[in-house]
Amino acid sequence: MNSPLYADIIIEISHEHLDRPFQYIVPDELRSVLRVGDSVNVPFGRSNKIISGYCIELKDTPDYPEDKLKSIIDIRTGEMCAEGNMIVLAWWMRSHYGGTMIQALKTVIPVKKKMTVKTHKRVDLTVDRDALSVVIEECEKKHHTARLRLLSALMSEPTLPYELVRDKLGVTSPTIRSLEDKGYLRVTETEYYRNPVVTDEQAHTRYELSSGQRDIITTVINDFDAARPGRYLIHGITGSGKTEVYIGIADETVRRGYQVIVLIPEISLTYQTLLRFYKRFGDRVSVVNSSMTQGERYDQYLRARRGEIDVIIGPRSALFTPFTRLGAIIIDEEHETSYRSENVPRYKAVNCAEYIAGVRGASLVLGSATPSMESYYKAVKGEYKLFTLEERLTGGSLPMVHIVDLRDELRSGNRTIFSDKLRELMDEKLSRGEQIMLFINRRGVAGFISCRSCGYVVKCPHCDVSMTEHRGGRLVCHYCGHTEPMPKTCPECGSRYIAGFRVGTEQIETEIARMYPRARALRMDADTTRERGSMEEILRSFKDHNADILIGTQMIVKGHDFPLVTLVGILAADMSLSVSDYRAAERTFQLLTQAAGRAGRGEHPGEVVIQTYQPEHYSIVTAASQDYRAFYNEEIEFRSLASYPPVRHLLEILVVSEDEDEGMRMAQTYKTIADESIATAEGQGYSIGPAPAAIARIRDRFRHVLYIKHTDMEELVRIKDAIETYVRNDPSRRILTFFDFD
DNA sequence: AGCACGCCGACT
DNA sequence: GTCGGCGTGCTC
Repeated sequence: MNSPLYADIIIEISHEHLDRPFQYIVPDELRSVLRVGDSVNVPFGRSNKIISGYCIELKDTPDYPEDKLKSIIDIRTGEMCAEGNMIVLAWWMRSHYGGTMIQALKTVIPVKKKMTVKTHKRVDLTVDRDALSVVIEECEKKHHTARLRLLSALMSEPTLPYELVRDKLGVTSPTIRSLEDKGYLRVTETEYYRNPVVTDEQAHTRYELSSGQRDIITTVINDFDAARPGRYLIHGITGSGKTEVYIGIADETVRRGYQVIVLIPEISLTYQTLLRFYKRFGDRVSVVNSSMTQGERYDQYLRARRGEIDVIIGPRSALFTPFTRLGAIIIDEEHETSYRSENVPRYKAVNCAEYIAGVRGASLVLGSATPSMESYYKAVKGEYKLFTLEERLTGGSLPMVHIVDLRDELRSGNRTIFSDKLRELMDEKLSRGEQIMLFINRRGVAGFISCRSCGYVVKCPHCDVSMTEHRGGRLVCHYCGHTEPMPKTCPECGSRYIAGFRVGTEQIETEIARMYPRARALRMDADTTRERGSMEEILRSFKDHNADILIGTQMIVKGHDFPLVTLVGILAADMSLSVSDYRAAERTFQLLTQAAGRAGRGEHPGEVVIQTYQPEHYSIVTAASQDYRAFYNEEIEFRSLASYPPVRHLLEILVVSEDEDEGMRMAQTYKTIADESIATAEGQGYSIGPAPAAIARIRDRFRHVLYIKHTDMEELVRIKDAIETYVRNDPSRRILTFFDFD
């Protein structure tokens, strides 16, 4: 008789009080089958309600009074089960990004949706052409028209989809079967996986690589061969050939028998990029698309696990592809915001990738034209190997950039949204039949109040965020609720041109129609792209030169080559600078650089007009000169002075309580725990607060925040763990605690 | 989270 | 004397 077996189960209820393993007895009949990662049904609670959960550990001694243990009911068959390393990954994610273990498990393990195995029938010719022509002649004589249609189709194309034969050629299944019995053809049924492109020939087209490109590939692969897989950052301007480098690294890694994950930002999956991967890897590459259903994603997951593919390309969730021999993780446009998860656990793909690559011994390759401060900082410190690609291989020269001071425009009497310089250039380009893109940056800046004379922005005196205009001419702070009347004149310079900045894409469109009645304009924003596929349609239409001007929000600056665009107008470059977030300058720089990069991709040189109220701001000046390094130096100085990431890491602890004093006392206790931990550790750190949160009370619960800043992220994780343990042992569970990093 | 248990008031 | 209100505490 075996010794009894026990299993630690994470219950599928997302609540922090239940976010720990519960132990169950493994019944005899499940002994040999139950594995770590399996999804099981267990009785839970006083009423023994049946709840599902995941087995995260098996052991042969109980660590809970045995008479209180219940038994596992059964294994949920057909559910996806996770390997041990996925559970370790979920554990790491939970401790770094918060949330419960079950939430972490669910992001790492794909859910299996009712899987209807899609099959694909096809008709194959089984005899050679000469034999076939004999049969065809025979059919002609006998007036077997249906057979004739099918056989002559097979003459030109030896493989045909079954549906085509049945629907388009109108051949019924008895006819097909009789031909099959005679041995002329064969009907085969295969499981198929949805791939956007089917290639029959894997032309190993080798691109001519520059020495810079080859250098990167060689370094990465040599490190990998020497069993020292490294972490790399490729800083390469648009058009410098990063994709070829990715393909080269992936190719070499695959040749060595390893698999590769390639992450791309959600929308930038361009057809050309894809095609290049297909050409190299054929059926061994798989693409996960954000519009794919869960069943389709699951297909890809299974293929990966069965070892049927070598390369997966997809958005951040592709990071959790269960490859058995992972050799490299490549992240394109590493700075993109779509690499941060919106829901719990709010993980950052780049950090997770770094962790996964470390654990699995894979190379990590990041690439960007405008690297995030975090990654570049690591590169400067030597944690990443930095490569720079400065050559523009795709042709086209850097655009000429004009900065226009909007305050001067007002002073000289121009009250429209177009500066004189921009109008002049628009006239010129339109008369030459070239295309124009107008870009308005509206992210998070709905209706703030600014002075058009001096650029002053009305901010809340308590929260330092922009005030929003409400009906009845009052200004309201969306954080603390502070209100004040709308000022008549600017408090800074006395000008009366102070008003809500409500320029949107529609206004620009109307203005364009008035100014250039004969120009064809397209508008692309959240309103016009609500329907699926309409974004691609607008972009295609613009590319086909069905319009002269494309007006849009940030979504027009990503990807896409428009060779006929010779002018890009950025109407209010500093709008994103008004957002109260320490990343505001970084975002502005990235957006401007990308937008400017849209001009002059073809033969004609491009021009860019940046309109701004803050022409001297470094994020605008450096974006205009396309000087990333200069921007980085200024910005890191600011981050360093203000102790912001990446120079220091930030842990926010939110304490929610019904009793105000009790909450404050608890926050104070946490501070003591944190301070003790900081004092005993290496490196520098300090705590700020506790203080009432920006929103001090929600639904009669008081909120206090405590900030801990530290140079070492892992130290912050340790502090968080220490506080979590304290919370767990606290008998009065009346206070909720939440953590948030950076 | 979700459910049972329990200690109070208002009712047949 | 009983029904049901929700507050309290526990779940392997």
